Order: sequence, then C-alpha cells, then structure tokens
Amino acid sequence: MARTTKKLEWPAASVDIVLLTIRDGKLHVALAPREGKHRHGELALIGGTIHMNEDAHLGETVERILRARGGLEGIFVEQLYTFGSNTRDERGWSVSIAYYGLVPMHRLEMTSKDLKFIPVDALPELPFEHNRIIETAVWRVRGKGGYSTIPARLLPEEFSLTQMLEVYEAVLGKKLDQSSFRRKVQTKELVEPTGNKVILKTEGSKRPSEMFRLRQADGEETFARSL
Amino acid sequence: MARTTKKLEWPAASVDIVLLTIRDGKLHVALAPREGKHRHGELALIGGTIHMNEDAHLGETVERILRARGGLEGIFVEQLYTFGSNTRDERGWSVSIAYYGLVPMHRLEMTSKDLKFIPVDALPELPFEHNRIIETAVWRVRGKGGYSTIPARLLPEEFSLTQMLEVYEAVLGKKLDQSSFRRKVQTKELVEPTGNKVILKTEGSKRPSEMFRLRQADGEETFARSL
DNA sequence: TCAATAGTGTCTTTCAGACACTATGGT
DNA sequence: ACCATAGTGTCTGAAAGACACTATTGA
Repeated sequence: MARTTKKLEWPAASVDIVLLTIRDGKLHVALAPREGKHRHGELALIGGTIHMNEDAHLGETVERILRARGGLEGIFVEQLYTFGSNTRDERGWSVSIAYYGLVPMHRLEMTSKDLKFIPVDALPELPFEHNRIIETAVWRVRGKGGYSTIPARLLPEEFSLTQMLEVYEAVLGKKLDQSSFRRKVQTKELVEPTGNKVILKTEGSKRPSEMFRLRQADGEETFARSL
Repeated sequence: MARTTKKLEWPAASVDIVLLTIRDGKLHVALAPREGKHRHGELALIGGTIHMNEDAHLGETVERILRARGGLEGIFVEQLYTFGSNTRDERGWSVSIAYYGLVPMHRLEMTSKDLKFIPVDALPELPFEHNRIIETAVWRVRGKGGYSTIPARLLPEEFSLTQMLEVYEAVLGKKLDQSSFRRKVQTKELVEPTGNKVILKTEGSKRPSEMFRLRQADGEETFARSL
C-alpha cells in the first residue's frame, strides 16, 4: 500500500498523567512548568515520551515519569483515554495516551518542588488539550470511580470512616449520609479495621476513631447493581 | 535531553477495532486476513495506521477503516484501551489504540466478503496480542455495558422487547427475568414504542409483538446505582 | 379451542436514604 | 457534667428477582 518503501512516519506519541489529590476538601490536579524548549515554562500536565530503549511497555513509561517527578511510587494509576489529532499540538499529528493517578493526601508534600496543585474547577487555559484531558479524568473518577473503592486511594494507608466519607463527598461533590455509608462500606467488606484508635481532628478532639485500611480489592470491584 | 537533534523516532501506532455482533445467540468478533506483506493472510482484527494527511483525529481513522471494510457507517463505536509495548509486534515498539464497535445483527451480511465472524469464546491464537484486546472488549461490554443501553446497539432499529431481552442474555451470558426486564426498560424510558406490531418468530408465530426503538440516550447513561 | 408467544400482577427481599438516637473520652 | 465527634437502630420507600398469572393471535 505504501507508495515507496521509504521509512514510515508515525505520529508523535506521548504519555500524560493527570495526578489528582485532595486539598482543603477539594480535588486538585498536579501541573508542572514544561522543561523542553517547546512552550518552555508553560504549566501543563506531567508527561513525556516513550523511551523505546528503556520502557518495555506503557506501564513502565508511566512509572518512569512518576519516579522522575519526585519519587512517586506505588500510587494508584489507571489508563484514562487516548487523544489523537492533527490540531492538539501545533507541531503536527500527535497522540497522547492519558493516565490518571490518585495521590494520597499526606504524600503531597514529598513530591517534586515545582509541582503546582490547582483546583480542578479553577484551571487556567492549558496547552495541548490538557483541559479536556483533565475534565475526562475528573468525570471518570466521579462517575465510575464514585461507586467503587477508587477514591479511597486518595486516603493514607490507615484512615477513619469519617475521613473516608469526606473523601467521597469531595469526589462526588455532595453530602452523603453517614449511616448508609458506614453500612455499605462495612457490609461489603471494602475495609478492615487495623485495631488502632486515633484522635484525628486537630483541635477540640474528643472520642478517638477506629482506624481502617482498604481490603485488597480483587480487581477493583465496583459496587454497582444489576439489570 | 536528546543527544543529537536528529529526528525523533516514534513508536508505530495503529488503530484496531473489535467488531462485535450476535449470531445464533452468541457474541462473535469480526476478523479478516491481513493484507500487507507482514504476516500476510493471517487472521487478525481489522485495523490500520493513522493516515496523517487524511485523518483529522482518531475518530476519523476509525470511520475510514470501517468504511473500507464494506461500508459500515453509523454503527456504535467507542474507544476501548491503548496497548503498547516492545513485544506485541516483533518489528519493535508499537502502540495499538483499540476501539470496539457493535454491529446490528441484520447488518452482518452486507459487510465485506472476507470478514469472518468467530465466537468470542472459541478464538484461535491471534497475532499482536489481539486475543487480549478482544478479551478486554468482551469484558467491557459485559461489565459496564451490561448495565447500560450499549448492548441494544446490537439490535436492528426496531425490535421487540423479547429480542432485546435475548441480546442482553447473550451479552451477559445468563438468563434474565422477563418481567423485571420489561419493567426496568420501560420505567426508565430507555425505549419507546414505534406503533408497529410484528410477528417475528420465523415459524409457528402467534401473537404479534409491539416494536420499540432506542430512545436517544443522552450520553449513553448507565443504569447503575449509588453509594 | 388449542398452541405458542406476548405481556401483566404481585409477593418477597434487599438496600439506600433519612434521621433520631446512643457511646466515648477529653476537658 | 458537658461537649464534640464516633458510631448505631430503625423506619420508609424504591426497585430487583421469582413466579404465577392473563392476553392475543393463527391455525
């Protein structure tokens, strides 16, 4: 089919990661100033190209990028969507394989110096269709995610059910009933007690909470229903 | 970062489509013998490369491929997942942006001559990780899809509720209760009557069925539940 | 009037949502 | 004893699953 046997040209391919976390009860996304020469210094999603000699598969590209960004390892990451067109990058046809990741709140600080966390509902105009990519990630976490244990990945290893409730409220953007939430989470055995009791609220703390950890979800099961 | 400014090499990128349909009450996938010189004649998913001069975005690549395959237009297609590694194609690093599509049963015949429809649970060994891609598509349709109106895209424009029930049974791989199914589908207003009554079963037909069409789903809403 | 498929009614169980209640421990 | 937060009990209503029932037509 190719008219000549000259080497095929492929579209530029990169991996972009929508790193989400919670600050002040609201979802934030991590952005960083671009380092190369193209659009140098502009805020954008963290990302990079596939290093064909180092990376065996896309997952390794993602891990490498996260490691380079200040030692983020072992966080929850999932592929989001692949965006490709001849308009999203002025240099020509490009494909962005987008992932999203959830960073536990307490690990915010240890991430690389020049990451900026911006509330997802107050984003500036970003290059390369990154606004759209972030919207897609938020939509995914709120939709499919809101009814699964995925948002719990925003919590520290050990957490109280009140904290967990608050994370779900932040993600879904609405108040939830405490009683129903506890019932669901416990009867479905999504969490298990660690045996510890801790007083959490910074001031005016009274009764300590039972602490829980996420029960190893076999394949991130969703808590949905049937037809 | 690049050691020299020689032109960057990008991984090979292609789009592969898992075309699903129902035959004899079971899910089948469309495969075609490969046409290029590499692995010529081997059965594989339909797909192709991005034509950077013709295709404005990935959606157009998909549409072009489907058109080339015997005039499939206007069928339901959705992006599935992107697979990328240095092992899935022996020629080197490659990325496959996979889509899945649902072909209404009655349009089977008009598709290109050399498409073969194989039951998804009786696939031969396929090249390029295509088995895994098909598994992912089936898993997606059964999971997320099973609780949405997506499987209804396997039906003709106009269908009876019994036909619809049968499609869902085929997709989910289990019997469903007729009464509950009708209730759900009607109270949620997923379908609307066309006003026609038709006798469907080829032989020994008796009472005619009300015919329905899919009500234009605003954004393919899922019928799931809450936390 | 019978055969065959289309379509309905109703009971039970499950579970979300609402909301009032009790429990614990620091001050 | 009091207060703030942790955690429980219980009622109601919606909807799924099971299953028996009625309806409509052709032959």
